[in-house]
Amino acid sequence: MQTVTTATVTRPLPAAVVMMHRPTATMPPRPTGDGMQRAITKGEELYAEGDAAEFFYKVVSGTVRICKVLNDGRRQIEAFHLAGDIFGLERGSIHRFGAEAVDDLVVVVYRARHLEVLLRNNSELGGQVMRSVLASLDRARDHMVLLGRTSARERIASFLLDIAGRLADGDRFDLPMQRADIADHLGLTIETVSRTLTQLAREGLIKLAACGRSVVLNDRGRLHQLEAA
Amino acid sequence: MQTVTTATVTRPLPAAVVMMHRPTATMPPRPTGDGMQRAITKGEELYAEGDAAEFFYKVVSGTVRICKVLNDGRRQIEAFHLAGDIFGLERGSIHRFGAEAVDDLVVVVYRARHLEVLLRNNSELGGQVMRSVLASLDRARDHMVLLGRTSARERIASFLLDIAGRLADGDRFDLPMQRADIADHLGLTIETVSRTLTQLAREGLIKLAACGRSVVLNDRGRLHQLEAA
DNA sequence: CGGTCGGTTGAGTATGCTCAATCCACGTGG
DNA sequence: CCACGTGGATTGAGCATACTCAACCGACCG
Repeated sequence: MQTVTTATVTRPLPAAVVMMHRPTATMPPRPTGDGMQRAITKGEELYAEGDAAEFFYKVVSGTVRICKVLNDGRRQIEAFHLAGDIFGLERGSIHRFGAEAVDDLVVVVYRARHLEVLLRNNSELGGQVMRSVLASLDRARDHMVLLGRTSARERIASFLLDIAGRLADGDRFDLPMQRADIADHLGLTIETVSRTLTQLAREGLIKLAACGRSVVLNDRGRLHQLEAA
Repeated sequence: MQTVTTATVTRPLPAAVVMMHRPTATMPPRPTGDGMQRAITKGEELYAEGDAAEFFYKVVSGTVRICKVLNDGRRQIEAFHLAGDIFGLERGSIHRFGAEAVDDLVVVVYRARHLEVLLRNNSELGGQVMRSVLASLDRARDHMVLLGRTSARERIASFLLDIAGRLADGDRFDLPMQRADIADHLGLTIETVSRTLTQLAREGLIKLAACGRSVVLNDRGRLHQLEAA
């Protein structure tokens, strides 16, 4: 695999590429030759906005944030991707958003130009990709409603339920990302995120532990009510 | 074509269906049998949130708004679709957002279950669909940045440039939708939309005519500067 | 032990919202 | 032809939600 560099000189170097002769067990036999695993350490950039979109990815473990930074530093995190999610597929030849590792991360890498072949072959991966694109679109639409029309409380409640649904076993889970990431995902400031979480904890809807990453949902019912529908 | 009703009894009846033995000239010969044109009058619902997603559509002329209404009446317009745009394709079997005619509208109707066939056949329409889904995703992502991280001025400037790019011939165009639609698309109130437009007009960036629908972009440069990037 | 990073909390403020009045274009009926 | 009603747009005044700026806290690490 050749280097993917295109954009600035200053951004972190691509993380080490780990060759594996077979992707994870969750992946059926692939018709094409690509599918290497790659490990990225917390905070590293997988690709930057503007990079050539040579590859797309599937999360094996860890968390990715997809983001755009405006000229004056404002940032919007379009989505977080967790184990099993596919991301990085683009319409054009460059990435319109950047992808960064929220925590330590392992992904499978696929060559983007094989996409059309995959679709035509009616391969399992091809179907997976089409479904995942439509899933991304669904998520994006719901998130637009959240960003355009809901209060801070509603956003936080919605976010907690979303993350819980994706990685909680029962009612407990650890947030993989820090407050700034949550804020930039929900269109809020870190202060508002912090205050709102504290507020929900005071009211007994959730429980927050020491460092603020561990969350217990005490009252899914009321949280769900808070969520606008 | 059989009726598409699934949801409420109260919503407007499906508009008249006009059979044509051939879609518009912009469409290459289709491998499948569907592709009827349908005319919808201003304000009518093409499908509601929750309706079975039997069909997807392509705009021939007019404007569509894709929207979700929350239980308490708050509304978010996910997108406007203009001539040439494809919309209404869903991941699941129901529409997660409703579609309504902003003005008088003509669309071509395609049967959704043919989609997989289209993709496998490597037909032109299949490619068009995949590209249009990815285009919708790009739009959705950009719109999330707008909703999450920009000011009212930036939103309005961005919106005007977007619409102009899609239907202006030169620097003049007529907004197909009313203030309430713009507000619900940009996550603002009608009052803020109105004030901001008036403000931009006062500053000479744009010119607004009589009923407020006709817009002239006097200074694309400064508008583009206003747009966050 | 000091520094840094992430998180929380407080005080004051600003942007955009709410509520309300007014305006204007247009269609309808007397 | 004009009075009237209606729907959409504009404008004003006051307010609320979330932001800004700032201090502080606690954990972790060198």
